[in-house]
Amino acid sequence: MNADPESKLFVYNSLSRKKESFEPFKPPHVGMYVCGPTVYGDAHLGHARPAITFDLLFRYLKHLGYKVRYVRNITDVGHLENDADEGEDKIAKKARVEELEPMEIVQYYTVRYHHNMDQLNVLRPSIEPHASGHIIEQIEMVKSILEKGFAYESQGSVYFDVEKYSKNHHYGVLSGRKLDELMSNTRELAGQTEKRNSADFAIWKKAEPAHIMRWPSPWSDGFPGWHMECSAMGCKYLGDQFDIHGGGMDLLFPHHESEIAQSTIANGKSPVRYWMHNNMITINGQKMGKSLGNALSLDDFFSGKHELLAQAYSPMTIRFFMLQAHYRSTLDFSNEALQAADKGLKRLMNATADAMQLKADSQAADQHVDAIRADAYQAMNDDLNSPMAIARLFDAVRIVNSVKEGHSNINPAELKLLQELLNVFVFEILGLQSEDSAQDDHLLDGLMETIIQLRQDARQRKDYATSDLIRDKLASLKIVLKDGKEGTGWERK
RNA sequence: GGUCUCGUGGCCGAGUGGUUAGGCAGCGGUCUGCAAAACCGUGUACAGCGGUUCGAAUCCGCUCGAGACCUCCA
Repeated sequence: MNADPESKLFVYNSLSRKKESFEPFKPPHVGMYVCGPTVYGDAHLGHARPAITFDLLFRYLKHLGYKVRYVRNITDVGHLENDADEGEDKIAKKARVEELEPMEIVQYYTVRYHHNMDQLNVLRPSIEPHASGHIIEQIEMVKSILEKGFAYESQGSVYFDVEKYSKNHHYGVLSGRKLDELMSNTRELAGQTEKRNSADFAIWKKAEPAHIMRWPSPWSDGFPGWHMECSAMGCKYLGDQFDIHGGGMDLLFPHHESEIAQSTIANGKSPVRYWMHNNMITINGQKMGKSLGNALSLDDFFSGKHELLAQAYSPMTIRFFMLQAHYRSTLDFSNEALQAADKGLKRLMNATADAMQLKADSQAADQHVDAIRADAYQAMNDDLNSPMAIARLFDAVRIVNSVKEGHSNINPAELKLLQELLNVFVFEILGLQSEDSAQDDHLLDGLMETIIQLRQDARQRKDYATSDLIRDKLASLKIVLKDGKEGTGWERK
């Protein structure tokens, strides 16, 4: 199935603050880099949003026929921690507390992150580089910036000279900031004295004695500045200039702004053509934060074991819920909203399965499936408007159900188009998958078949006491019987 | 305080100058022994105040409210 040739992909570029026609540097190849997790704790909702947003983009680009190299980093080297008494490597701190090797922590949470992403049906990136595995590249980049005169060493650390950079470049292109405002608005923080200017940022940081994770460098035993890893690894795997760089809006400044500055000096050109940023998530209208007690992990949602949650929400419910909002809008989580998404998802998935069973009628009138299809593609091409595309899929759902119920007919060509539309969008582009817990359990299937048959017999004898007893007992095991025209089905609640 | 974003019907959430978003809930109906499930039908909303316009949820201004960022946290 090919996309509507009439419409073309447009994406919102944070750099221009406009939707732009997507034109890769070297079609059909697309290079895409997305800021990945810091693996010092379990993945929470905030990790799911960019993962799902850029998974959608990855899937859609591939669907359009592009050959995509998708790089998403694992951040596992040291930076200072905000709420620590004195600066201390996040991973090192946790390691001391738990008496584990830092890389053991990294490994542990990386595996758990992967598991959560698999649950959400987020495709693995093409390359998933670790910052700790690219210390040499980062040091080389620091050297290059020093040689070009845009950084200076101070007490074993190396800082990027923002003021000098600003003479010929615009530090603030991405975030819309002005240097003089940055100078005057910066808070007073410890350690500022090493810097010539408060707007300067570290590209190499000398490690305090307490730091476990440290590497030798020409300047000190230490670790690279936060922004270095993305610049170095993006360049290594995607080149001096690549097509798309993604991440959360919270990373716009200073992280991505600084990446642009570093890479521009080191490589002589602005690194990225399209900067794309997903918006943030709120819970019950409130921002997510550890101090607010609402930083729910993905496992919390999947298990339902958190006081804010009325029930468990499956990975696909979370995924579908996120796709029902545009990626550049804030998204508010609440039990009510998630339950609504859960039901809507079931309706979509059921209809997608039912569509395969429909029978065509060559006499049937036009159902305008091609218009629905074109609108769905147009929505995706308009900066990945998945909520609009999903709305159109529900139009298709209405047709499926109406044919299924015998209220209308569909001709063979349209039925084929309808089946393709639902299959391609639901599974391939949106990345939804069936979560029917009954699948692949032959013993349970057999048992249920027997029980349902016994109840059916009782109902035919009008022995409703027995049939209702069976229904109630199963309900207490969280198994719901669904009586339909063509027999009784069941599902786990 | 500075920069920026947002405020849509009971809930979530698209739309961004003139035509139905969609989902969930509610209501009505079909089906059912009853119920559940499923399915069908159904709502004309756009923070407030002013302005521009033949016409504004959509543009402009102000007010109120919410959020993001403002560097050595990633």
